[in-house]
Amino acid sequence: MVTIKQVAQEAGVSKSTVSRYISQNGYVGKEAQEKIEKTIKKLKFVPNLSARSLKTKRNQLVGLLLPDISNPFFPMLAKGVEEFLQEKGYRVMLGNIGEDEALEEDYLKVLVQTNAAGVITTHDFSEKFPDIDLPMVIVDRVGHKSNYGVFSNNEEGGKLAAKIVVEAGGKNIAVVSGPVTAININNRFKASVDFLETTNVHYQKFYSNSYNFEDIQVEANKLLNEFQEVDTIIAPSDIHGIAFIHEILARGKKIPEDIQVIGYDDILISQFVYPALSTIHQSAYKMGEEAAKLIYEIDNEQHIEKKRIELPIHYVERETLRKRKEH
Amino acid sequence: MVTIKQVAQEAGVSKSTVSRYISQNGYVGKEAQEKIEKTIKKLKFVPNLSARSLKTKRNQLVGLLLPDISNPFFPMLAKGVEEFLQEKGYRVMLGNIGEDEALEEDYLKVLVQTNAAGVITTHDFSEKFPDIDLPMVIVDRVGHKSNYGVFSNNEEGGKLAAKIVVEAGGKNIAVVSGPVTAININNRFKASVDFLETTNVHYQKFYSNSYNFEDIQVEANKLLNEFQEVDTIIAPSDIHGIAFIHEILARGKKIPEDIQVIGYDDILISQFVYPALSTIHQSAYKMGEEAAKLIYEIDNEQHIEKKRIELPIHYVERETLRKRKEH
DNA sequence: TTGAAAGCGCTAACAT
DNA sequence: ATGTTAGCGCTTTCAA
Repeated sequence: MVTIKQVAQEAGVSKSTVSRYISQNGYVGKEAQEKIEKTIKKLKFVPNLSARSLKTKRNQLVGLLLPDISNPFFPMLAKGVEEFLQEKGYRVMLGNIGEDEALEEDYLKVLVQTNAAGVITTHDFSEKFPDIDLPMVIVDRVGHKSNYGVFSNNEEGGKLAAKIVVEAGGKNIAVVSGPVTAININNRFKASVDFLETTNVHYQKFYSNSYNFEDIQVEANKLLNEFQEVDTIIAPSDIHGIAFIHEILARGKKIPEDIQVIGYDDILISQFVYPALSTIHQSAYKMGEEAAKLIYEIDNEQHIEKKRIELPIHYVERETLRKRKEH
Repeated sequence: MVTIKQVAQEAGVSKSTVSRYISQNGYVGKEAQEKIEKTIKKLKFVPNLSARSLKTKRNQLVGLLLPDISNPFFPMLAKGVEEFLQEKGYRVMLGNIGEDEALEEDYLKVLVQTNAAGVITTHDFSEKFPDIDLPMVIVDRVGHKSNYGVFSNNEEGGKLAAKIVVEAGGKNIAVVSGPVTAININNRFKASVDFLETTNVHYQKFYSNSYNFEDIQVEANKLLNEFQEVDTIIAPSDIHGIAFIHEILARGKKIPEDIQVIGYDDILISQFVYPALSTIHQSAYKMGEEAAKLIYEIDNEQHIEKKRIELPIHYVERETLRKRKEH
């Protein structure tokens, strides 16, 4: 391993000068610069980050703690985080923690052990682990108490889904809520229901507790059996939407003629399926990007305009909703 | 920040004893153990990993370099890597490097800078960056020259796809190859073609250069126009398979009655779509897990039975292929 | 503009 | 079974 000392000797300068050069911090003369640059290349020197971090108590590393990386929403979020931070010279440590709090604590510990710049997570741990001192930004599932957060406008999204579906002529609507751990899903569910209350359209509430296909399949069949007249389904996520499509078509019904479906998220695959899923778009990528930006700004003590960032949502028309009347 | 020194003082022992205790390396008496344990809890001490890594020149960190985390195959692989390593007390650093070699080099540098235990990647960099000294295991896209690798039996998979499709009565088969950068996809494409050559079934080759929906859509329409009699499509991936389903159904054809489709990968969503995609299963999770295990074994100088691990594939019957004749 | 020196928090050889 | 000591590779005052 080549060290700063060897570079210094070879270049005929002191360690400090080399240090100033590589961390671009302090004066270093033109001549020295050139010599150092040359020998760094020659010796293929790369500074040891552990040593640097030990000394400076900083580390350009941020943790990304996700409930389930195999849920298509989160890889896109991860991509947003990674691409922003990579650009700034930071790295991301990935933790797939499910709902396991012990695991979460392990990861948080490691992050403080390494002087990480911060953590991006879907779960606010500040009450559970108040001793952990680490800049934190919550993404997606942001409650009212969280200081830093990035989330999309779930109230607006839930309302919009209901509104659009009514405009498309839904008369017997099933509103489906997702797993209860996710506050964002509950918020939009409530917003949909609230909107429906202001109309004279008939609706029924249903609950899903899983992202697993077999589970959703069972739930979907229950819904379809219990609510025979259903002509519209508001799904809590695109995954659910796609599974509902499957069950509806399997029963020989037509989409959107017999039953229309609206999803939520606009994951990549939604455009691929048939019929392509009409859905409320929220940008997981942007969410990750904004969260990463916040961490970056905190770490560099920059002025932060907004600690809680609400992202817009919009409707994406595809093939699972009937045409809306103009108005 | 609480240090080992403070713990030592508070517990009335020396730094070394505390060090021995926390790294479970060397003797420490029963009494001392108890005192140390107590004060660690009391002071909420967590050892500084930068300092440890600086001293030991080791770091329980492994890099995971992926071409595109938003492609559903890779999150599952990442999950396999993460869950195995997390269990062993290692962490994973995620890099989404696309096909960008400069970015790849940056990540590799950081990994050596931090004394990482190794790197799991889809791209063998040993020829491009021969100076980088880092245990490496290649996943998925494993060439003949790579030392450590985990991959599935693409030849068998390609052959199996073709065989099954013929058994299901395919008479006019379109074999589609995926993006050329992926050696695995090319291998199974070739295997499919080779098998088809041994039959007297008519087939045509097609090429896809993208995982993007609009692109595949264009390619699919070209295929469907150029090869009017097509009754079977062998897709290079499930993503492609799902997109093909979309285009076929959009043309008012029936699946599998008019045209049958077989995918490759068995990504999560394939069971959700309608009709559910029949496909060749390969386990991205297992692939990640085995790769992580290899890195772990290398890092701990354990005996390694097989440096190149070939994973089995199997056919998953769902709804996009016609029933095969018994035989 | 540069160098000397101290020290970050930890481990490990050695001595006791 | 435990303590002393040196030092990992870097940064950062401080003095020159």
